[in-house]
Amino acid sequence: MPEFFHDKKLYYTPIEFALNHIGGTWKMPILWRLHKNILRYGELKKDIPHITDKMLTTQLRDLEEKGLIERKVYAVVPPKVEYSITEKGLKAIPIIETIMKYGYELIQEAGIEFPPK
Amino acid sequence: MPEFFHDKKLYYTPIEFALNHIGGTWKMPILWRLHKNILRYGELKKDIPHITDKMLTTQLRDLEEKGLIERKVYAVVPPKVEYSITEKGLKAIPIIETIMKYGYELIQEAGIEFPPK
DNA sequence: TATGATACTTACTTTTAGGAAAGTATAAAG
DNA sequence: CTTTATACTTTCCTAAAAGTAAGTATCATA
Repeated sequence: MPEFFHDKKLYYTPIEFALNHIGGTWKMPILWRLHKNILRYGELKKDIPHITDKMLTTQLRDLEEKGLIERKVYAVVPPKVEYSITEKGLKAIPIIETIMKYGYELIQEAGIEFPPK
Repeated sequence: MPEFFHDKKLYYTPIEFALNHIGGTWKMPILWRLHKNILRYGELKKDIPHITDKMLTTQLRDLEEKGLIERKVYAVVPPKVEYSITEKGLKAIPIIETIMKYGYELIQEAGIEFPPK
């Protein structure tokens, strides 16, 4: 049986495992931005349309736990926290790019208007 | 605002649109098998561990509606139905391969035992 | 007359992802 | 002594995805 447990979850395929790391609505948009710049919480929030505080925080925590990003807290008031991508996170970037391009292709095929980049 | 409606659904990014086509637990496993062989319903079911009738049917219907696969019914009893991948579906294969490979990498990094291919 | 083979459908329940809205902590500035 | 700035946390709620279990149709064969 090609299946396995990890971190209290059962996976059937490597695909599932991959999507657990970079799937969902928000993880790729976050990683994509962090591979271009180190960003503060508030900057990420402004940059990613529609994301809520809850989603931003939970996804950042999740990505950190998986080792794809790093969180750096400055001991100042008001708080300052910077997020950056890790070596491990960088490995996801080509995959994200591939998926993004495929998405653009599908959008074009479907004849949908969409601002390029 | 880089967002768009399509087929009664709102998408924020091309990534979301792409994952609507090939995302979820079952679509990639199905497409992957069909790019290697034309398969009957029962063959797919045997070949994909854990998939239920409900999931197999709904995903096949969805993939057909999106134009990624084709359904061919033979007028015989008991029923015979063959599924094959389309030109459009073939365009997803390199993306699936990329994600699969990434999944394998993550599995290795995590030190998980997993049968290769 | 019952059984088997195939490809489903239907109804129901559980699980997971995502979203809305409000609240919290700290210290400086007005 | 109230407001501002920042990065959250918490509770509650909805919707979507997935799973369970049983049922259906047709005809040939035993």
